[in-house]
Amino acid sequence: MTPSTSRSPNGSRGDLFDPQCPTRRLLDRIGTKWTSMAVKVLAEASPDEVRFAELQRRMAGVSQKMLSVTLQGLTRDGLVDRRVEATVPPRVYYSLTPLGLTLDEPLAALREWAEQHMAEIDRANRRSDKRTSG
Amino acid sequence: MTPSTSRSPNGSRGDLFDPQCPTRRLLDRIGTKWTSMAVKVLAEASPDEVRFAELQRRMAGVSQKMLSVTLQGLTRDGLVDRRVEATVPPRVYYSLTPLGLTLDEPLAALREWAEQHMAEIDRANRRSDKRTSG
DNA sequence: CAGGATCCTGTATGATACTG
DNA sequence: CAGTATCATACAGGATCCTG
Repeated sequence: MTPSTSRSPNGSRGDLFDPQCPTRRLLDRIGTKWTSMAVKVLAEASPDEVRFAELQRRMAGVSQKMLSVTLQGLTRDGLVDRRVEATVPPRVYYSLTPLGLTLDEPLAALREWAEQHMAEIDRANRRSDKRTSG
Repeated sequence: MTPSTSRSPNGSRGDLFDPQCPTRRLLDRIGTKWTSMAVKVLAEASPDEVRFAELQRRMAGVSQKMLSVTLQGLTRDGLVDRRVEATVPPRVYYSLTPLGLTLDEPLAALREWAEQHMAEIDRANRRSDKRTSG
């Protein structure tokens, strides 16, 4: 990140062209591989339901490390709540905070767009492929 | 996300996380550094207005190479239209396709969320920092 | 069970130089 | 003007082993 070394000379409102702009930073977050999937899974679960291993099961393909890193990032951002039951062995429950729940709304819009239009994007890609290879 | 499809295009490698998931692929796209910014700039411009150099000016910090790569990706996906005027020197105009315009809607929702809630995320981060360093 | 520590790799990004 | 080609690099992501 941090494309430029100096601050934007104009405006400096939360503008997309400012390296510090909120949208840039939000996209950096949800653009990481597992973040949006975690948000979705947590949004669809009840707060007392999902522990670490269960989350890993529901997020097919995620490694232990990346699940940990993802959840730490979300927790740091105040989007996810981490609740530890001090038992042996320990149980750690993850859930969305109210803030995290509000993030799921625009993400859901994005998911919906993806499901509705990805086939069209695939067609466009195939057209481009034909042009290139043919 | 959409764990339904279990088809493997290559016939093997069953442990790959669903490569067909539309949301995953969409996020891979808009998660790249300059894509969403390009979409926003193009969404706010008129089709006959924006050429390569102008686009680079409006997207502060983008390199020639990455702007080219970004636009090629968007064009391949059918989200951006590339129109060449065969003059000397050439003029190349970029604009969103109708499909690209529809993508700007959920992206705008994301931008709005970012502007409304990024300050709260910053506060959450500072709280975590205090806990860690203190 | 729920992670932390380490090592390694692919790839997105960037700087620079060149071209039709 | 609108790109390509080449080289270099930082970092996200993953595999594996270790621990309270």
